[in-house]
Amino acid sequence: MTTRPVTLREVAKLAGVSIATASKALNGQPQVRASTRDRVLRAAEQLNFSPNTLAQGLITQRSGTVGLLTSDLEGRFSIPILMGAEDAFGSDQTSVFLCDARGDNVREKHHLRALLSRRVDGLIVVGARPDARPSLGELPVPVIYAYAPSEDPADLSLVTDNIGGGRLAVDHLIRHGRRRIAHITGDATYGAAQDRATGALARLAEEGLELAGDQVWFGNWSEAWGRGATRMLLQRDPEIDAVFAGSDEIARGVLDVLHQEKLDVPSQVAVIGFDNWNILAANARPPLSTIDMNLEQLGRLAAQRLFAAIGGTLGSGTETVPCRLITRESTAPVG
Amino acid sequence: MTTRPVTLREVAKLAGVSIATASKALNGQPQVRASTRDRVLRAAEQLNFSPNTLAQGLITQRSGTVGLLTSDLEGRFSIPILMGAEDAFGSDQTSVFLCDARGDNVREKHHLRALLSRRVDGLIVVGARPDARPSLGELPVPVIYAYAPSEDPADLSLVTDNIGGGRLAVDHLIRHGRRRIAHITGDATYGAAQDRATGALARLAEEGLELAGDQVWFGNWSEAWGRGATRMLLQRDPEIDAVFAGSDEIARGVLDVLHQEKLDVPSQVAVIGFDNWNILAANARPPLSTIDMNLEQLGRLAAQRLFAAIGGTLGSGTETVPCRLITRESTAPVG
DNA sequence: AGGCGTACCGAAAAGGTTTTCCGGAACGTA
DNA sequence: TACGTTCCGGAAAACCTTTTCGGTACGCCT
Repeated sequence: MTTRPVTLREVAKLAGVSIATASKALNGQPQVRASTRDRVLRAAEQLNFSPNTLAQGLITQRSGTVGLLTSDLEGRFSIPILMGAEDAFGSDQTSVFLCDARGDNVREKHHLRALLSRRVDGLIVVGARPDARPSLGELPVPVIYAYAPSEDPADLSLVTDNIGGGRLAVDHLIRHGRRRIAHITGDATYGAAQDRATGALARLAEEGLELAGDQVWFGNWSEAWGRGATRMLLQRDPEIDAVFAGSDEIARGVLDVLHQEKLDVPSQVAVIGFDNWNILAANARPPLSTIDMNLEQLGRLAAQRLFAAIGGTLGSGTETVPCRLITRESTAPVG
Repeated sequence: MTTRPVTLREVAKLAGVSIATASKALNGQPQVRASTRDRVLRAAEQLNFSPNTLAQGLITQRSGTVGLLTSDLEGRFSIPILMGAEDAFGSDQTSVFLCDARGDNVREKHHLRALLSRRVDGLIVVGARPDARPSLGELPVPVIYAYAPSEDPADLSLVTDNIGGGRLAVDHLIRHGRRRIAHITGDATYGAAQDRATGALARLAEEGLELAGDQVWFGNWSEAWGRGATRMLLQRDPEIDAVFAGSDEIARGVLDVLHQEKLDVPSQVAVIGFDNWNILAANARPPLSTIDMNLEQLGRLAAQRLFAAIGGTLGSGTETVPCRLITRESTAPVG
């Protein structure tokens, strides 16, 4: 418990060699005889030696750590990204410092300072909402902005292709023979809401279709809004045969009201959501088709880009990650 | 970008003092004249100096880091705990390494080794489900088990008071005049399911009440089970006036079927959930009363205990954190 | 026998900081 | 003037590892 960790010096002594050779033996350097290497390895094993990473970092000028600076840990977006990143780095070489700024600028600065003090090799910044956020500016380590892009085009950002996602959703509905497609979505001030709508409208236009319900129903990202909007929508246009919801939460509200109105899903009305938030989508009645933003992949990609940037040089601009269609039972071919 | 960080040596040179005095000045040591300290501080400011934490850790034998070893990052339980811990440590002194073992034992060992190599000052282990898990055994740093207790009573574990939670839920229903209370819950192999049922039954017994529906309805933690169980329950006993659901997911299923059966919530049947999983509970129709496990507080507590243990000595045994009632509209006094 | 190349190992510096201990200056006192 | 105090500042060791460079031993060639 209170015993100090064993050092290389002790391993060396037990193996009867110098510290230098012990180090070389353990790191697979060639200038050491096989028999000697064996002795060292056995000694290390016996003492359960594990090298002090701090000391290693001090001399190699590489700490083997990265900072993950998120703004909403409770949010459902940071987590998959975080997992993807953690996954890509692996525990072998790199460990991840997790910092949640809680959307507070001061706290973010604080965390940033702490991370730089710890000499992280790089930084991934995950925004809370998919709109551009202020750049951290010039830093001594490479930075990747994930989910929320940086305002500064000189930074490297990785974001979801929301336009493509909207297009994908509508395309799916069209392929299943739906013609009267409505779109209920969240807060109009979110770029994501705008982009998804843009993609949806573009795909409709290609097919020569109009949006059902006369408009895009912007509101907020809640189930309650999904319910309210659906009621208004049905009043305006009872003939719809599909709804594209801007989030799975909204889709749940849509489903709820459709049930109340005795409209069967999917035979009469198809519903597709967005986010593939499993707990909502998979447990819906019927299980909800939806668009997955591939956030883990985004996280993995961020880690890979960062890894490549460490030592090398970082790109710039915004890279988008495509969405993926998840087909469940809430959408089906007509007839 | 590629410029190496400034060191204490450079600060000292700029201030015209030795490295030793620079260090003392920055750390508030008394043996330095105020004017000298000022010079150093200004120099540090000017160079934007931030001390190399690796070097500090090397000499002080304290890295200022802790490891957070979780088994299900995607799960909803680790996250609040993680937030609480992150919160309690603050960014000032301590940073958190996040490691997700994905429920894999080998990966856990791997991560553990890496963390020890980084000379973390302590460890918090967050289990995936609230049943006892294997101990990590004797380690050179203090370890706290959160959410899932360690099998070894010599370890210190912090868990939710599920019995108290079950009691709390039923107590709330009773106080609101409900008499025919049923309990639908998840997987019977989960200690949490057993404990919540135990607490619920105990409170009923105190009141001289029987459980409605003849049994505790164990199944799994899904919305679908909530629906299925409710149908069976209504067939068995149509006269119930309250349902205590073992999770918010299940509660959502219960609500769904009650709506189908034209039973009004809460006037005819009250429903209370468990977890206070906001997205499910707050957006339900009507918003769901539920039991909150105070997981952030559990996380904060874990951090505090760990903090106290670092340097000092760690306690042992299992400490429980009480639950908290969240009242929304799905429960209301009868009449 | 002398010279040379190869294979192996160790001494020592380096990385950036903290901390102990000591020396010098300034000052007051006898 | 001699001496004791107090106050500041610096030299150097320590933390643990990696890496460079030099040295030894040995076999081989001429």
